[in-house]
Amino acid sequence: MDVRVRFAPSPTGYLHVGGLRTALYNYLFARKHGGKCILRIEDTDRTRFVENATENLIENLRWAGIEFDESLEKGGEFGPYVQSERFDLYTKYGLELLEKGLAYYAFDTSEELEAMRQRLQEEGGSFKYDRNKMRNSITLGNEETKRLLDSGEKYVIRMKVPEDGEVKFNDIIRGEVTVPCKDVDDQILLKSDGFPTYHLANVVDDHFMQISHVIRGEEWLPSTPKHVLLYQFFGWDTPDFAHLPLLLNDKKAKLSKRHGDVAVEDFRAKGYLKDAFVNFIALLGWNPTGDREIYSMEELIDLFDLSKVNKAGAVFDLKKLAWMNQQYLKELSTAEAVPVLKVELEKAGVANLRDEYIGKIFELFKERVTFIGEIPEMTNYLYAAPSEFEEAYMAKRWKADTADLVRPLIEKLSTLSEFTHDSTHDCTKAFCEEAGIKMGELMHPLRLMLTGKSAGAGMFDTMALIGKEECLNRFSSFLARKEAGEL
RNA sequence: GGUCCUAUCGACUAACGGUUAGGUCACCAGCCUUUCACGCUGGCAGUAGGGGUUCGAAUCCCCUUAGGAUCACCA
Repeated sequence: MDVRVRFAPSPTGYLHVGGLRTALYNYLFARKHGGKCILRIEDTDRTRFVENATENLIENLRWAGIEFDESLEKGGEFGPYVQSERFDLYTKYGLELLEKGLAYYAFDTSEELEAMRQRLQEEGGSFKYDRNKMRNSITLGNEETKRLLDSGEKYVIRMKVPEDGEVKFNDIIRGEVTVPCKDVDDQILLKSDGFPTYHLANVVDDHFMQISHVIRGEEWLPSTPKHVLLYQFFGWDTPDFAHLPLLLNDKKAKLSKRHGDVAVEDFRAKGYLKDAFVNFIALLGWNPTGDREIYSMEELIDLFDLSKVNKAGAVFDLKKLAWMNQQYLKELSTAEAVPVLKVELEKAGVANLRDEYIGKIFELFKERVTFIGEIPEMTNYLYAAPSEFEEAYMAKRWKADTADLVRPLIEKLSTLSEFTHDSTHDCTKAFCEEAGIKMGELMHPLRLMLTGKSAGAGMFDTMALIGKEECLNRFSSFLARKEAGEL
């Protein structure tokens, strides 16, 4: 059988990380088996229309490196790939069920349904539609139904779930799932505005798009029996199902927009690297071996195995994501990093730096940060003399005799014609050997005078970056302020 | 509340009847070192509980407990 899978998001205006994981697994599964991966937009809810939502979805998916074989923009022989353009198809099959006696008209208002649920809740038990007590073609009979229809009364079409028996289906991840028919609700198939609900549209489309495997989030598991029943009603083959474990927040509840970031674009905006993010997401719910963390997309495709995906939900751990990002940041090429860092520097008000200089900054700091965006703040002393000096650092590293110790070294450094890492290093080393002191004793005072903080790149790299003239200025200014008792 | 799903270190996971239950994040210690990081080494820490089945159970079955999802004219 040809593998054909689909990612079928509704255009809500943003791509949820859980959605990205679902799209990714569909993609990996299709590529792994030489099949096709389809993008279908499920926009049957007219009340939730969001401007540019589809474009946003596609853009974020593309960012993540997920390519579709058939989609709205790419086309394909099973289109259209947007449900609102397939309207007639759903109507046709909704009506077919009606004719077969597997669906019925219902005229209940939302108030009546609300009252029904209220009643059912008081009686204890499920909230499913009470077919035999409500206003529908079953209780009303043909004549009254026809009269209501002719008079223009609003109606929906509900599926008629068998009273007895059970629905069984096999889930690749969970194994066999069985639900008694009496617990399956008479789901609305066609809404009063004529649009289909997810359930009908999804089944019809998956059938006509010849989808072989339905890979989706676990939240769909409870409604899968309805879908299976629909396939049976139509006499169609049922695709294989795979319900992915949910992505959880730190309180172990479904990751939702209420608590923190869940949109892919939020993570992009924070500066997460694409490969790191995808790598991290891929390993939420599955790991090919358990003794390795870094995988390229090609390796993920090669190793992917749907049947080994976890059953239990996975907590989305930002700390591990940060670590992952840093791993990729360390390996990022300077050429790729420079444009990004340049923008970050400009945002921080630092402009007019040469690319070569920015490249050096990146190389010196990529192992000290999680995000490129952290670099400007961390390196602020490179662009202007420090205005503040860490008090604890100064107290610890600047003693009464430090000024006298440091002056002759500064004197010596000022004679250097070249001010590079090597020349400043050699000069300082020779000075220390002559004077019989350890380099460590001078490094801290130099760092303090130059940067004002205890953390940063190597001292000689830093001096080379700042440049001779500016270094000497900072030395003398610091010493002067010390003498004047300002520091 | 009904139904369904799930249960290995704090977190992500490996072990698909036989391992001293492994790796990673986080945390702690040490090493490296001119600081901070990176890196390296080590440590802490887990099969929810109870019954079975079996020579042998984290693994299969049952019960309990706990978590989650879902029960819209949303997807």
